[in-house]
Amino acid sequence: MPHMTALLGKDLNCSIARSLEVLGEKWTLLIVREAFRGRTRFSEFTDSLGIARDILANRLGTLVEYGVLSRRPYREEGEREREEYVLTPAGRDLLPVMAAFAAWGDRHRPSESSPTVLYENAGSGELAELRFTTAEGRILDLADVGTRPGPGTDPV
Amino acid sequence: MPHMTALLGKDLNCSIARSLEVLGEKWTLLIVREAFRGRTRFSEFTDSLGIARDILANRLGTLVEYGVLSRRPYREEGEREREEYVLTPAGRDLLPVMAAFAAWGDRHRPSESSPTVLYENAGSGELAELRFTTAEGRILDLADVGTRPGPGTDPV
DNA sequence: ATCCTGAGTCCGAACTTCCTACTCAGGGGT
DNA sequence: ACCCCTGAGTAGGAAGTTCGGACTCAGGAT
Repeated sequence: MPHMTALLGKDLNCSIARSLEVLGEKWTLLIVREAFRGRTRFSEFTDSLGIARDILANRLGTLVEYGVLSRRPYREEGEREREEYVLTPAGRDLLPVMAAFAAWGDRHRPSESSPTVLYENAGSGELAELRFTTAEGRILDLADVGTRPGPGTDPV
Repeated sequence: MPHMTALLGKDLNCSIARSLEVLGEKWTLLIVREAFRGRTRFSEFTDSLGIARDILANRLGTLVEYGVLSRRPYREEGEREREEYVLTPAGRDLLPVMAAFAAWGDRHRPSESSPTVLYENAGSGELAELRFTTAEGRILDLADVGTRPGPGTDPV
């Protein structure tokens, strides 16, 4: 069972491609979304997503393997011990990915009930949004943001 | 050829799921990444990604269909007219998605050559980063950001 | 001892992706 | 006019994934 993700597009020098190696398979990001919604158990994931159990077992395995989720034993009142899956710090660092997808979907594929999730400063309850900012915190308009080659670029 | 994307997880009330319907298939986000890198032509995409031509044709078609790319005719010196694929405004709005994946990959799956792309204010060249901010522009630490149900949540 | 349940595994059918070969629309060369 | 060339596909079969249902296994409950 070598598991061997397919090395998409040979370009492992790209951090987007490296992220997609972990997160880019069907269902993976929806599993992560459910984890952010507080689901932890195998049956919670199958019930909320309708994913086949073998695929779920496989995806949970790779997410654990890559440190997005961790397995943790739990025991329910009068049940035997089982494992649940909780977001690690690396998993919680996917919040911007979730927020970016959600913002794009809200803007460009709206449904009747548009934003289902908002972000806030957990301490104060102030609303928060994912934006590009300068180092000093000035919010930039997305249209003004450009890219430039970083230090890790191949010097070809 | 009904094209019928699989309605992942029945939950179309989720903007993440709706985004993934367009963007979640294998190769799609790498094609978008290449589009941000300035590629526009069929052969540029096959050359840089190594994707099979039939899959590329299919993905470009759905990206056009959903308004992420648009087809535009071009004519090279002494060649016949062909079509190229350029990001629409909706496509350019995927920059936060790209940046979020890139940041996660840089942090959690680093390679020797870590950040290959940086973001900047296109006018001034000041560095920019994708962060959660309050309405007034105070940058929040990711660990302090939480979620709350938005107005579009099912009132169940 | 037997039943029950959550969490899997197994397996064959259905669907995707991959790879190679073919097509098609012009433009250029002769 | 005819043939060759190239970019951009399409076609078709092999290989790889996903799906859904049946099976397993480890306890605890009865």
